[in-house]
Amino acid sequence: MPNSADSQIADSRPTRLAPPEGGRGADTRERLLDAAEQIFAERGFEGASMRAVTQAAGASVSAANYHFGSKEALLRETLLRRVGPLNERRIARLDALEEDANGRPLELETIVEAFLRPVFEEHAASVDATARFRQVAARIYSDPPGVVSAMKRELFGPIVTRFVAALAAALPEKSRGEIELGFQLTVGVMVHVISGHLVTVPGQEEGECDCWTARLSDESVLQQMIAYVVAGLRAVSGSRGVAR
Amino acid sequence: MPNSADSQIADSRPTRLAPPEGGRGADTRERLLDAAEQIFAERGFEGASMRAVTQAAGASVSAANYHFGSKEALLRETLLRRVGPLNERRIARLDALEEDANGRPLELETIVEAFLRPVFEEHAASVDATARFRQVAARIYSDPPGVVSAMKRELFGPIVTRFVAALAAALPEKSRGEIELGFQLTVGVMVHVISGHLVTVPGQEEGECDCWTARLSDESVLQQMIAYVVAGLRAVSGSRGVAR
DNA sequence: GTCTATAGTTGGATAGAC
DNA sequence: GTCTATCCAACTATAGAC
Repeated sequence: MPNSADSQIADSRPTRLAPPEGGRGADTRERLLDAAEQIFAERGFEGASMRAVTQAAGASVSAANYHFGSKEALLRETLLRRVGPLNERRIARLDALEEDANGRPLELETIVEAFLRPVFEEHAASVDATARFRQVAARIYSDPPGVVSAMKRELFGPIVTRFVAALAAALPEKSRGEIELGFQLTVGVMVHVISGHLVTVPGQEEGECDCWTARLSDESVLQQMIAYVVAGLRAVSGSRGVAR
Repeated sequence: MPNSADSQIADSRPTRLAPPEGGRGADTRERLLDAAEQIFAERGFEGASMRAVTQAAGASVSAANYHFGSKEALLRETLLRRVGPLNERRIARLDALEEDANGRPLELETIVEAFLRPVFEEHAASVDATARFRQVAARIYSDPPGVVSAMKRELFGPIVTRFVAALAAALPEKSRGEIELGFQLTVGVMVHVISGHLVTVPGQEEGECDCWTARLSDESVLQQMIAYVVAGLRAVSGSRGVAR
Protein backbone atom coordinates (compact mmCIF):
# COMPACT_ATOMS: atom_id res chain seq x y z
CA MET A 1 0.00 0.00 0.00
CA PRO A 2 1.42 3.43 -0.88
CA ASN A 3 2.48 6.01 1.63
CA SER A 4 -0.33 8.01 3.10
CA ALA A 5 1.09 10.88 5.14
CA ASP A 6 3.60 12.60 2.93
CA SER A 7 2.97 15.92 1.34
CA GLN A 8 6.23 17.74 1.82
CA ILE A 9 8.98 15.35 0.83
CA ALA A 10 9.65 17.42 -2.28
CA ASP A 11 13.42 17.28 -2.29
CA SER A 12 14.14 14.28 -0.10
CA ARG A 13 14.03 11.90 -3.02
CA PRO A 14 15.40 8.34 -2.58
CA THR A 15 18.29 8.23 -5.03
CA ARG A 16 18.75 9.88 -8.38
CA LEU A 17 16.78 10.00 -11.61
CA ALA A 18 15.44 13.50 -12.20
CA PRO A 19 12.79 14.47 -9.65
CA PRO A 20 9.65 16.28 -10.90
CA GLU A 21 11.86 18.97 -12.46
CA GLY A 22 10.03 18.51 -15.77
CA GLY A 23 7.88 21.65 -15.88
CA ARG A 24 6.52 22.56 -12.45
CA GLY A 25 8.13 21.50 -9.23
CA ALA A 26 4.98 20.00 -7.76
CA ASP A 27 4.85 16.50 -6.46
CA THR A 28 3.27 14.01 -8.83
CA ARG A 29 0.74 12.85 -6.31
CA GLU A 30 -0.42 16.39 -5.71
CA ARG A 31 -0.56 17.15 -9.43
CA LEU A 32 -2.70 14.07 -9.91
CA LEU A 33 -5.13 15.20 -7.23
CA ASP A 34 -5.37 18.65 -8.83
CA ALA A 35 -6.02 17.14 -12.23
CA ALA A 36 -8.55 14.67 -10.83
CA GLU A 37 -10.39 17.50 -9.17
CA GLN A 38 -10.69 19.26 -12.48
CA ILE A 39 -11.62 16.28 -14.62
CA PHE A 40 -14.09 14.83 -12.13
CA ALA A 41 -15.68 18.25 -11.83
CA GLU A 42 -16.07 18.57 -15.58
CA ARG A 43 -17.21 15.06 -16.45
CA GLY A 44 -18.41 13.37 -13.29
CA PHE A 45 -17.04 10.10 -11.99
CA GLU A 46 -18.23 7.82 -14.77
CA GLY A 47 -17.48 10.32 -17.49
CA ALA A 48 -13.92 10.89 -16.36
CA SER A 49 -11.18 8.55 -17.50
CA MET A 50 -7.89 7.79 -15.80
CA ARG A 51 -6.21 8.65 -19.06
CA ALA A 52 -7.72 12.12 -19.12
CA VAL A 53 -6.73 12.72 -15.52
CA THR A 54 -3.18 11.52 -15.88
CA GLN A 55 -2.64 13.41 -19.12
CA ALA A 56 -3.83 16.59 -17.47
CA ALA A 57 -1.39 15.92 -14.65
CA GLY A 58 1.47 15.20 -17.02
CA ALA A 59 1.88 11.73 -15.58
CA SER A 60 1.17 8.17 -16.61
CA VAL A 61 -1.77 6.00 -15.74
CA SER A 62 0.56 3.75 -13.83
CA ALA A 63 1.69 6.60 -11.62
CA ALA A 64 -1.88 7.24 -10.63
CA ASN A 65 -2.52 3.61 -9.89
CA TYR A 66 0.71 3.44 -7.94
CA HIS A 67 -0.40 6.28 -5.70
CA PHE A 68 -4.09 5.48 -5.39
CA GLY A 69 -4.71 1.95 -6.59
CA SER A 70 -7.93 2.56 -8.49
CA LYS A 71 -10.12 5.20 -10.00
CA GLU A 72 -12.55 4.99 -7.13
CA ALA A 73 -9.78 5.44 -4.58
CA LEU A 74 -8.52 8.42 -6.53
CA LEU A 75 -11.94 10.03 -6.26
CA ARG A 76 -11.97 9.30 -2.57
CA GLU A 77 -8.64 10.97 -1.96
CA THR A 78 -9.59 13.88 -4.15
CA LEU A 79 -12.61 14.54 -1.99
CA LEU A 80 -11.01 13.84 1.36
CA ARG A 81 -8.26 16.36 0.74
CA ARG A 82 -10.80 19.18 0.78
CA VAL A 83 -13.82 17.91 2.64
CA GLY A 84 -11.85 17.18 5.78
CA PRO A 85 -10.67 20.77 6.32
CA LEU A 86 -14.03 22.12 5.14
CA ASN A 87 -15.96 20.18 7.74
CA GLU A 88 -13.42 21.06 10.41
CA ARG A 89 -14.02 24.73 9.76
CA ARG A 90 -17.77 24.19 9.96
CA ILE A 91 -17.47 22.45 13.30
CA ALA A 92 -14.99 25.01 14.60
CA ARG A 93 -17.42 27.81 13.82
CA LEU A 94 -20.27 26.04 15.52
CA ASP A 95 -18.13 25.24 18.55
CA ALA A 96 -17.09 28.86 18.85
CA LEU A 97 -20.67 30.04 18.59
CA GLU A 98 -21.84 27.68 21.28
CA GLU A 99 -19.03 28.70 23.54
CA ASP A 100 -19.85 32.37 23.13
CA ALA A 101 -23.54 31.71 23.72
CA ASN A 102 -22.80 30.15 27.08
CA GLY A 103 -25.73 27.77 27.06
CA ARG A 104 -28.24 30.14 25.54
CA PRO A 105 -29.79 29.03 22.22
CA LEU A 106 -28.03 30.19 19.07
CA GLU A 107 -29.44 32.51 16.47
CA LEU A 108 -30.67 30.52 13.49
CA GLU A 109 -28.76 32.81 11.12
CA THR A 110 -25.46 32.05 12.76
CA ILE A 111 -25.97 28.31 12.52
CA VAL A 112 -26.82 28.53 8.86
CA GLU A 113 -23.83 30.75 8.26
CA ALA A 114 -21.54 28.28 10.05
CA PHE A 115 -22.78 25.64 7.63
CA LEU A 116 -22.59 27.67 4.43
CA ARG A 117 -19.79 30.18 4.76
CA PRO A 118 -16.88 27.72 4.90
CA VAL A 119 -17.93 26.45 1.49
CA PHE A 120 -17.43 29.91 0.06
CA GLU A 121 -14.14 30.70 1.69
CA GLU A 122 -11.07 30.41 -0.40
CA HIS A 123 -8.23 29.24 1.74
CA ALA A 124 -4.91 27.51 1.25
CA ALA A 125 -5.65 26.49 -2.32
CA SER A 126 -6.13 28.87 -5.19
CA VAL A 127 -9.42 30.40 -6.21
CA ASP A 128 -9.58 28.08 -9.20
CA ALA A 129 -8.96 25.03 -7.08
CA THR A 130 -11.71 26.09 -4.72
CA ALA A 131 -14.14 26.50 -7.58
CA ARG A 132 -13.21 23.10 -8.98
CA PHE A 133 -13.65 21.44 -5.62
CA ARG A 134 -17.12 22.88 -5.26
CA GLN A 135 -18.11 21.28 -8.52
CA VAL A 136 -16.72 17.90 -7.58
CA ALA A 137 -18.50 18.00 -4.27
CA ALA A 138 -21.74 18.89 -5.97
CA ARG A 139 -21.30 16.02 -8.39
CA ILE A 140 -20.76 13.63 -5.56
CA TYR A 141 -24.08 14.56 -4.09
CA SER A 142 -25.88 13.69 -7.29
CA ASP A 143 -23.66 11.09 -8.89
CA PRO A 144 -23.77 7.30 -9.08
CA PRO A 145 -25.22 6.02 -5.82
CA GLY A 146 -23.45 2.77 -6.52
CA VAL A 147 -19.95 4.15 -6.18
CA VAL A 148 -20.16 7.02 -3.75
CA SER A 149 -23.08 6.23 -1.50
CA ALA A 150 -20.88 4.97 1.30
CA MET A 151 -18.46 7.84 0.77
CA LYS A 152 -21.21 10.39 1.19
CA ARG A 153 -22.15 8.84 4.50
CA GLU A 154 -18.57 8.83 5.67
CA LEU A 155 -17.76 12.34 4.50
CA PHE A 156 -20.88 14.15 5.55
CA GLY A 157 -22.64 12.00 8.12
CA PRO A 158 -21.08 13.60 11.22
CA ILE A 159 -21.69 17.10 9.89
CA VAL A 160 -25.32 16.33 9.26
CA THR A 161 -25.82 14.99 12.76
CA ARG A 162 -24.16 17.99 14.33
CA PHE A 163 -26.06 20.63 12.41
CA VAL A 164 -29.43 18.94 12.66
CA ALA A 165 -28.97 18.93 16.41
CA ALA A 166 -28.02 22.60 16.41
CA LEU A 167 -31.03 23.50 14.30
CA ALA A 168 -33.32 21.52 16.55
CA ALA A 169 -32.07 23.48 19.54
CA ALA A 170 -32.59 26.78 17.76
CA LEU A 171 -36.09 25.85 16.62
CA PRO A 172 -37.55 24.09 19.66
CA GLU A 173 -41.11 24.31 18.39
CA LYS A 174 -40.33 22.15 15.34
CA SER A 175 -40.50 18.38 15.29
CA ARG A 176 -37.50 16.26 14.43
CA GLY A 177 -39.03 15.46 11.05
CA GLU A 178 -39.57 19.12 10.24
CA ILE A 179 -35.98 19.92 11.11
CA GLU A 180 -34.64 17.09 8.99
CA LEU A 181 -36.78 18.02 6.03
CA GLY A 182 -35.77 21.65 6.30
CA PHE A 183 -32.14 20.64 6.47
CA GLN A 184 -32.51 18.47 3.37
CA LEU A 185 -33.98 21.36 1.42
CA THR A 186 -31.12 23.53 2.60
CA VAL A 187 -28.58 21.03 1.35
CA GLY A 188 -30.39 21.15 -1.97
CA VAL A 189 -29.93 24.90 -2.14
CA MET A 190 -26.25 24.63 -1.32
CA VAL A 191 -25.52 21.82 -3.74
CA HIS A 192 -27.25 23.55 -6.60
CA VAL A 193 -25.35 26.76 -6.04
CA ILE A 194 -21.92 25.20 -5.80
CA SER A 195 -22.55 22.87 -8.72
CA GLY A 196 -22.08 25.80 -11.06
CA HIS A 197 -24.28 24.31 -13.81
CA LEU A 198 -27.32 26.32 -12.98
CA VAL A 199 -30.50 26.83 -14.85
CA THR A 200 -30.23 29.24 -17.69
CA VAL A 201 -32.39 32.29 -17.41
CA PRO A 202 -32.93 33.37 -21.00
CA GLY A 203 -33.89 36.84 -22.07
CA GLN A 204 -30.79 38.84 -21.22
CA GLU A 205 -29.62 39.12 -24.81
CA GLU A 206 -28.48 35.90 -26.45
CA GLY A 207 -25.37 35.58 -24.28
CA GLU A 208 -23.78 32.25 -23.54
CA CYS A 209 -23.67 32.62 -19.79
CA ASP A 210 -24.96 29.36 -18.35
CA CYS A 211 -24.10 30.53 -14.89
CA TRP A 212 -24.65 33.89 -13.28
CA THR A 213 -22.05 33.06 -10.69
CA ALA A 214 -19.63 35.31 -12.52
CA ARG A 215 -21.97 38.25 -12.29
CA LEU A 216 -22.36 38.14 -8.50
CA SER A 217 -19.75 38.15 -5.81
CA ASP A 218 -19.60 35.07 -3.66
CA GLU A 219 -20.31 37.20 -0.64
CA SER A 220 -23.55 38.59 -1.97
CA VAL A 221 -24.75 35.17 -3.12
CA LEU A 222 -23.91 33.81 0.30
CA GLN A 223 -25.83 36.56 2.06
CA GLN A 224 -28.89 35.92 -0.05
CA MET A 225 -28.65 32.19 0.44
CA ILE A 226 -28.55 32.65 4.17
CA ALA A 227 -31.61 34.89 4.07
CA TYR A 228 -33.48 32.42 1.85
CA VAL A 229 -32.58 29.37 3.90
CA VAL A 230 -33.26 30.92 7.29
CA ALA A 231 -36.70 32.04 6.18
CA GLY A 232 -37.34 28.61 4.68
CA LEU A 233 -36.33 26.78 7.83
CA ARG A 234 -38.63 28.92 9.92
CA ALA A 235 -41.49 28.27 7.52
CA VAL A 236 -41.47 24.50 7.32
CA SER A 237 -44.58 22.89 8.66
CA GLY A 238 -46.81 25.88 8.13
CA SER A 239 -45.98 27.58 11.43
CA ARG A 240 -44.53 30.62 9.77
CA GLY A 241 -42.14 31.42 12.58
CA VAL A 242 -42.27 34.51 14.74
CA ALA A 243 -40.03 37.32 13.66
CA ARG A 244 -36.82 37.01 15.55
CA MET B 1 -34.16 8.68 -40.05
CA PRO B 2 -36.76 6.85 -37.98
CA ASN B 3 -40.34 7.90 -37.61
CA SER B 4 -40.92 10.72 -35.18
CA ALA B 5 -44.62 11.23 -34.62
CA ASP B 6 -46.05 7.79 -33.92
CA SER B 7 -47.08 6.64 -30.50
CA GLN B 8 -50.25 4.74 -31.18
CA ILE B 9 -49.49 2.42 -34.06
CA ALA B 10 -49.59 -0.57 -31.72
CA ASP B 11 -51.55 -3.01 -33.88
CA SER B 12 -51.13 -1.52 -37.33
CA ARG B 13 -48.01 -3.53 -38.04
CA PRO B 14 -46.66 -3.61 -41.60
CA THR B 15 -46.82 -7.32 -42.49
CA ARG B 16 -46.20 -10.47 -40.51
CA LEU B 17 -43.42 -11.80 -38.30
CA ALA B 18 -44.65 -12.02 -34.72
CA PRO B 19 -45.25 -8.59 -33.24
CA PRO B 20 -44.09 -7.94 -29.67
CA GLU B 21 -46.09 -10.95 -28.41
CA GLY B 22 -42.98 -12.22 -26.58
CA GLY B 23 -43.75 -11.48 -22.93
CA ARG B 24 -45.57 -8.19 -22.56
CA GLY B 25 -47.55 -6.59 -25.32
CA ALA B 26 -45.75 -3.28 -25.16
CA ASP B 27 -44.15 -1.79 -28.20
CA THR B 28 -40.39 -2.22 -28.34
CA ARG B 29 -39.80 1.48 -28.66
CA GLU B 30 -41.84 2.15 -25.56
CA ARG B 31 -40.14 -0.63 -23.61
CA LEU B 32 -36.79 0.87 -24.56
CA LEU B 33 -37.82 4.27 -23.27
CA ASP B 34 -39.01 2.73 -20.02
CA ALA B 35 -35.77 0.86 -19.59
CA ALA B 36 -33.69 3.89 -20.50
CA GLU B 37 -35.55 5.91 -17.91
CA GLN B 38 -34.63 3.37 -15.27
CA ILE B 39 -31.00 2.85 -16.24
CA PHE B 40 -30.26 6.53 -16.79
CA ALA B 41 -31.83 7.28 -13.43
CA GLU B 42 -29.70 4.69 -11.68
CA ARG B 43 -26.37 5.32 -13.36
CA GLY B 44 -26.48 8.71 -15.05
CA PHE B 45 -25.80 9.30 -18.71
CA GLU B 46 -22.13 8.33 -18.77
CA GLY B 47 -22.58 5.43 -16.41
CA ALA B 48 -25.40 3.87 -18.38
CA SER B 49 -24.62 1.61 -21.31
CA MET B 50 -26.77 0.80 -24.31
CA ARG B 51 -26.31 -2.84 -23.43
CA ALA B 52 -27.76 -2.39 -19.97
CA VAL B 53 -30.70 -0.46 -21.36
CA THR B 54 -31.50 -2.89 -24.13
CA GLN B 55 -31.11 -5.93 -21.92
CA ALA B 56 -33.51 -4.41 -19.41
CA ALA B 57 -35.93 -3.81 -22.26
CA GLY B 58 -35.57 -7.33 -23.61
CA ALA B 59 -34.35 -6.00 -26.94
CA SER B 60 -31.11 -5.75 -28.84
CA VAL B 61 -28.72 -2.84 -29.12
CA SER B 62 -29.56 -2.63 -32.79
CA ALA B 63 -33.23 -2.17 -32.04
CA ALA B 64 -32.42 0.82 -29.89
CA ASN B 65 -30.18 2.34 -32.52
CA TYR B 66 -32.83 1.71 -35.14
CA HIS B 67 -35.38 3.68 -33.14
CA PHE B 68 -33.17 6.41 -31.77
CA GLY B 69 -29.90 6.46 -33.65
CA SER B 70 -27.56 7.05 -30.74
CA LYS B 71 -27.27 6.96 -27.00
CA GLU B 72 -27.56 10.72 -26.78
CA ALA B 73 -30.72 10.75 -28.86
CA LEU B 74 -32.15 8.03 -26.66
CA LEU B 75 -31.62 10.22 -23.63
CA ARG B 76 -33.24 13.09 -25.43
CA GLU B 77 -36.36 11.12 -26.28
CA THR B 78 -36.50 9.67 -22.81
CA LEU B 79 -36.65 13.14 -21.35
CA LEU B 80 -38.92 14.68 -23.95
CA ARG B 81 -41.57 12.05 -23.40
CA ARG B 82 -42.15 13.32 -19.86
CA VAL B 83 -40.85 16.88 -19.74
CA GLY B 84 -43.18 18.02 -22.50
CA PRO B 85 -46.39 17.10 -20.68
CA LEU B 86 -44.92 18.20 -17.35
CA ASN B 87 -44.18 21.69 -18.59
CA GLU B 88 -47.54 21.88 -20.30
CA ARG B 89 -49.25 21.23 -17.00
CA ARG B 90 -47.15 23.90 -15.33
CA ILE B 91 -48.08 26.46 -17.95
CA ALA B 92 -51.73 25.43 -17.92
CA ARG B 93 -51.87 25.98 -14.17
CA LEU B 94 -50.28 29.37 -14.45
CA ASP B 95 -52.57 30.36 -17.31
CA ALA B 96 -55.62 29.35 -15.31
CA LEU B 97 -54.43 31.29 -12.29
CA GLU B 98 -53.85 34.42 -14.30
CA GLU B 99 -57.22 34.12 -15.95
CA ASP B 100 -58.94 33.79 -12.58
CA ALA B 101 -57.01 36.74 -11.19
CA ASN B 102 -58.26 38.98 -13.94
CA GLY B 103 -55.24 41.23 -14.04
CA ARG B 104 -54.66 41.37 -10.31
CA PRO B 105 -51.30 40.06 -9.08
CA LEU B 106 -51.12 36.39 -8.14
CA GLU B 107 -50.44 35.02 -4.71
CA LEU B 108 -46.84 33.91 -4.45
CA GLU B 109 -47.93 30.55 -3.04
CA THR B 110 -50.02 29.73 -6.05
CA ILE B 111 -47.19 30.48 -8.47
CA VAL B 112 -44.79 28.27 -6.54
CA GLU B 113 -47.40 25.55 -6.41
CA ALA B 114 -47.97 25.76 -10.15
CA PHE B 115 -44.27 25.19 -10.57
CA LEU B 116 -43.83 22.37 -8.08
CA ARG B 117 -47.05 20.39 -7.92
CA PRO B 118 -46.98 18.99 -11.48
CA VAL B 119 -43.67 17.34 -10.64
CA PHE B 120 -45.36 15.41 -7.85
CA GLU B 121 -48.48 14.38 -9.71
CA GLU B 122 -48.63 10.88 -10.99
CA HIS B 123 -50.49 10.84 -14.23
CA ALA B 124 -50.74 8.58 -17.23
CA ALA B 125 -47.67 6.55 -16.31
CA SER B 126 -47.33 4.34 -13.29
CA VAL B 127 -46.10 5.47 -9.92
CA ASP B 128 -42.80 3.71 -10.52
CA ALA B 129 -42.34 5.36 -13.88
CA THR B 130 -43.01 8.73 -12.33
CA ALA B 131 -40.44 8.14 -9.63
CA ARG B 132 -37.90 7.01 -12.20
CA PHE B 133 -38.51 10.03 -14.34
CA ARG B 134 -37.93 12.35 -11.44
CA GLN B 135 -34.52 10.83 -10.94
CA VAL B 136 -33.57 11.14 -14.57
CA ALA B 137 -34.64 14.74 -14.62
CA ALA B 138 -32.61 15.46 -11.52
CA ARG B 139 -29.59 13.81 -13.08
CA ILE B 140 -29.89 15.90 -16.15
CA TYR B 141 -29.67 19.02 -14.07
CA SER B 142 -26.37 17.97 -12.61
CA ASP B 143 -24.88 15.71 -15.26
CA PRO B 144 -22.25 16.27 -17.94
CA PRO B 145 -22.60 19.82 -19.19
CA GLY B 146 -20.99 18.65 -22.42
CA VAL B 147 -23.82 16.41 -23.47
CA VAL B 148 -26.95 17.93 -22.07
CA SER B 149 -26.28 21.61 -21.77
CA ALA B 150 -28.19 22.44 -24.92
CA MET B 151 -30.95 20.03 -23.97
CA LYS B 152 -31.45 21.74 -20.65
CA ARG B 153 -31.88 25.05 -22.39
CA GLU B 154 -34.33 23.60 -24.86
CA LEU B 155 -36.33 21.66 -22.30
CA PHE B 156 -36.55 24.19 -19.53
CA GLY B 157 -35.75 27.58 -21.00
CA PRO B 158 -39.33 28.62 -21.75
CA ILE B 159 -40.55 27.50 -18.34
CA VAL B 160 -37.87 29.50 -16.61
CA THR B 161 -38.76 32.63 -18.53
CA ARG B 162 -42.45 32.25 -17.80
CA PHE B 163 -42.10 31.65 -14.07
CA VAL B 164 -39.46 34.28 -13.49
CA ALA B 165 -41.84 36.78 -15.05
CA ALA B 166 -44.70 35.59 -12.87
CA LEU B 167 -42.56 35.83 -9.75
CA ALA B 168 -41.42 39.30 -10.69
CA ALA B 169 -45.04 40.41 -10.98
CA ALA B 170 -45.90 38.91 -7.61
CA LEU B 171 -42.88 40.48 -5.90
CA PRO B 172 -42.75 43.96 -7.43
CA GLU B 173 -40.40 45.29 -4.78
CA LYS B 174 -37.64 42.87 -5.78
CA SER B 175 -35.06 43.52 -8.46
CA ARG B 176 -34.68 41.27 -11.47
CA GLY B 177 -31.48 39.85 -10.01
CA GLU B 178 -33.13 39.02 -6.72
CA ILE B 179 -35.94 37.22 -8.48
CA GLU B 180 -33.55 35.22 -10.63
CA LEU B 181 -31.39 34.26 -7.68
CA GLY B 182 -34.42 33.23 -5.65
CA PHE B 183 -35.66 31.15 -8.55
CA GLN B 184 -32.30 29.44 -8.87
CA LEU B 185 -32.31 28.49 -5.23
CA THR B 186 -35.84 27.18 -5.65
CA VAL B 187 -34.77 24.99 -8.53
CA GLY B 188 -32.04 23.66 -6.27
CA VAL B 189 -34.60 22.66 -3.69
CA MET B 190 -36.74 20.93 -6.28
CA VAL B 191 -33.88 19.09 -7.96
CA HIS B 192 -32.51 17.82 -4.70
CA VAL B 193 -35.86 16.49 -3.58
CA ILE B 194 -36.69 14.70 -6.81
CA SER B 195 -33.19 13.32 -7.16
CA GLY B 196 -33.96 10.78 -4.48
CA HIS B 197 -30.34 10.43 -3.39
CA LEU B 198 -30.63 12.67 -0.41
CA VAL B 199 -28.30 13.26 2.42
CA THR B 200 -28.37 10.59 5.04
CA VAL B 201 -29.44 11.73 8.45
CA PRO B 202 -27.81 9.25 10.80
CA GLY B 203 -28.96 8.50 14.29
CA GLN B 204 -32.28 6.82 13.66
CA GLU B 205 -30.95 3.35 14.45
CA GLU B 206 -28.47 1.92 11.97
CA GLY B 207 -31.09 1.54 9.23
CA GLU B 208 -30.16 1.59 5.57
CA CYS B 209 -32.62 4.26 4.52
CA ASP B 210 -30.68 6.68 2.35
CA CYS B 211 -33.86 8.52 1.55
CA TRP B 212 -36.68 9.52 3.81
CA THR B 213 -38.93 9.90 0.82
CA ALA B 214 -40.52 6.60 1.69
CA ARG B 215 -41.41 7.85 5.15
CA LEU B 216 -43.32 10.91 4.01
CA SER B 217 -46.19 11.24 1.60
CA ASP B 218 -45.50 13.22 -1.52
CA GLU B 219 -48.26 15.60 -0.56
CA SER B 220 -46.79 16.51 2.78
CA VAL B 221 -43.30 16.95 1.33
CA LEU B 222 -44.80 19.17 -1.34
CA GLN B 223 -46.62 21.30 1.20
CA GLN B 224 -43.48 21.82 3.20
CA MET B 225 -41.45 22.62 0.12
CA ILE B 226 -43.95 25.26 -0.87
CA ALA B 227 -43.81 26.84 2.58
CA TYR B 228 -40.01 26.78 2.57
CA VAL B 229 -39.65 28.19 -0.92
CA VAL B 230 -42.25 30.90 -0.53
CA ALA B 231 -40.63 32.14 2.65
CA GLY B 232 -37.23 31.97 1.00
CA LEU B 233 -38.33 33.93 -2.05
CA ARG B 234 -39.78 36.67 0.15
CA ALA B 235 -36.56 36.84 2.14
CA VAL B 236 -33.99 37.27 -0.61
CA SER B 237 -32.16 40.55 -0.50
CA GLY B 238 -32.71 41.18 3.18
CA SER B 239 -36.10 42.83 2.76
CA ARG B 240 -37.86 40.22 4.77
CA GLY B 241 -41.16 40.59 2.98
CA VAL B 242 -44.32 41.89 4.53
CA ALA B 243 -46.68 39.23 5.79
CA ARG B 244 -49.17 38.61 3.05
C1' DG C 1 -38.52 -4.08 -37.13
C1' DT C 2 -35.53 -7.07 -34.91
C1' DC C 3 -31.92 -10.00 -34.71
C1' DT C 4 -26.66 -11.91 -34.68
C1' DA C 5 -22.13 -10.81 -35.52
C1' DT C 6 -18.53 -7.77 -35.71
C1' DA C 7 -15.91 -3.64 -36.48
C1' DG C 8 -13.35 -0.22 -34.21
C1' DT C 9 -12.51 2.41 -29.82
C1' DT C 10 -11.65 3.22 -25.42
C1' DG C 11 -11.78 1.94 -20.75
C1' DG C 12 -9.25 0.33 -16.03
C1' DA C 13 -5.65 -2.06 -14.41
C1' DT C 14 -1.06 -4.62 -14.52
C1' DA C 15 3.88 -6.29 -15.81
C1' DG C 16 8.27 -5.21 -15.90
C1' DA C 17 12.12 -2.11 -17.28
C1' DC C 18 14.68 1.70 -15.34
C1' DG D 1 8.41 6.50 -8.29
C1' DT D 2 7.60 6.72 -12.98
C1' DC D 3 7.57 5.05 -17.35
C1' DT D 4 6.19 2.03 -21.82
C1' DA D 5 3.79 -1.69 -23.38
C1' DT D 6 0.15 -4.69 -22.99
C1' DC D 7 -4.04 -7.30 -21.50
C1' DC D 8 -8.64 -7.85 -21.73
C1' DA D 9 -13.15 -6.34 -20.81
C1' DA D 10 -16.79 -3.22 -22.21
C1' DC D 11 -18.43 0.21 -24.99
C1' DT D 12 -21.01 2.54 -29.32
C1' DA D 13 -22.30 1.87 -33.60
C1' DT D 14 -22.99 -0.63 -38.00
C1' DA D 15 -23.55 -4.44 -41.49
C1' DG D 16 -26.37 -7.68 -43.16
C1' DA D 17 -29.51 -11.74 -42.61
C1' DC D 18 -34.38 -12.66 -41.88
